[in-house]
Amino acid sequence: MDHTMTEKPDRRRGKGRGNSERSAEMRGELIAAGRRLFAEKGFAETSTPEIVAAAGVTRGALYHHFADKTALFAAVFEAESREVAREIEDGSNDAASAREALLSGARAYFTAMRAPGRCRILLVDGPAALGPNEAIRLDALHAGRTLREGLTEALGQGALRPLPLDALTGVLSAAFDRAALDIASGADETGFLAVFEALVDGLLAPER
Amino acid sequence: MDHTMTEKPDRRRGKGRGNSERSAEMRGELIAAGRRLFAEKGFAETSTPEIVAAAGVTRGALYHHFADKTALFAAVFEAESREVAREIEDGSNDAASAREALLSGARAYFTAMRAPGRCRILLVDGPAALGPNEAIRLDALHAGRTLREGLTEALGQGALRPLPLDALTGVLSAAFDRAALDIASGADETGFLAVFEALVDGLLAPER
DNA sequence: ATACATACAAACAGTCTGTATGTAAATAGG
DNA sequence: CCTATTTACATACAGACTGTTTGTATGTAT
Repeated sequence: MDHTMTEKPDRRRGKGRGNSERSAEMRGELIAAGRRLFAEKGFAETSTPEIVAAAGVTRGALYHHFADKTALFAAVFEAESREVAREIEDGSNDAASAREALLSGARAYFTAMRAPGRCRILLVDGPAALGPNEAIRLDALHAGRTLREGLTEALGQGALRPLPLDALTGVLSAAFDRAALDIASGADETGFLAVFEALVDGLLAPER
Repeated sequence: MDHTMTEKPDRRRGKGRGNSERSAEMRGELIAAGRRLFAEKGFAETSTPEIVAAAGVTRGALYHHFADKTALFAAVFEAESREVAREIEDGSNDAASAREALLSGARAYFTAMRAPGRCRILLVDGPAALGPNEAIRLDALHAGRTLREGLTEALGQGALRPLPLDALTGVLSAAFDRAALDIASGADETGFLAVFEALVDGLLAPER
């Protein structure tokens, strides 16, 4: 047992921890503070003084760990995308047919995207602040990956009509994004699910 | 005939024109300068000093005609959306079936969205700078209107499976937007058209 | 124990946005 | 017409923000 005064273990700034541990912790706190503010007020409307104040440090810390405000946002974006991927993989039971996989994945995605501010970060500010290509690239590493993998498999099995993977992934992803945006703003989810059922039916390989 | 020295009619600043005419001209020049710069460098990266320099005036003129930089951008956005609507209505021959109408409208849309910077203004910076709801609202007055009208009519005729109009419009619109973005960046248009053919087929009312 | 690297704070320089004020031209009223 | 008011725009200003630089304390390696 170790009575050496380690309540709130090592919250004391800069003492008793290795540097790498300390760095990781600070990065995490900056990302967390950034995420909270970006989600509430958006990227452009959030200033770096606000962020560092929320994290209890100065701008020195921010610019030590990130090249600029956009780089911090990119880290927030990627963390958020990763979290969405996690929630989808947790929440979507693996379904029998490609049709069911797509629709259950959609439901899980809509649920995940209800987290406050998530749509704003991933779908609105992300493309503008990082550029649409970079936003798509980062998303493809995490949340977008699940859709692409599902489509690749379905195409490989011949469950879907033979269509170019990139175009198909992009179009469906955008459609899901728009639905998520509306649903998170209070629109009726069932209407969108009905539309997706019809759309997915159009993609299924004709029975032979 | 009227020889009264009217070469380059009344380009002289503030002389020989009524005030309302002069205002409209200046508004138009500011919008044109803004459009060029927003298209090239994006909204956030374009400063008001740059804009007014390009228009050959000072920031006084800008802030006389527009509440703030965002209001100028909104005017640019709406003008651009109106232009897209015009090009679509010019370019898409009215087709026989709902299916053909949707697909020919899509082609016309992709062509219109190839104009340099148009995607950035309408699809990337617009939602971020104006908020997604306002961007959708402004777009629905012009470019988005054509799609909605087409879908309304097709649904009324029973050409499409009965689906909620709002969800259907939103999802298809987002899908077209994403395709336009990729196509304008050099992606293959035919692949996207193949995907949309399949999707639209899924929406058609089953033959009876 | 000394030398160097890392983590962060504090101060600085430049730019940008929006506002307030000033001025000339245009319209309105008698 | 001649004057008063409004409109259109320029100029000057205040505050805020971003990214950089410099300084300092702590950690780490030799």
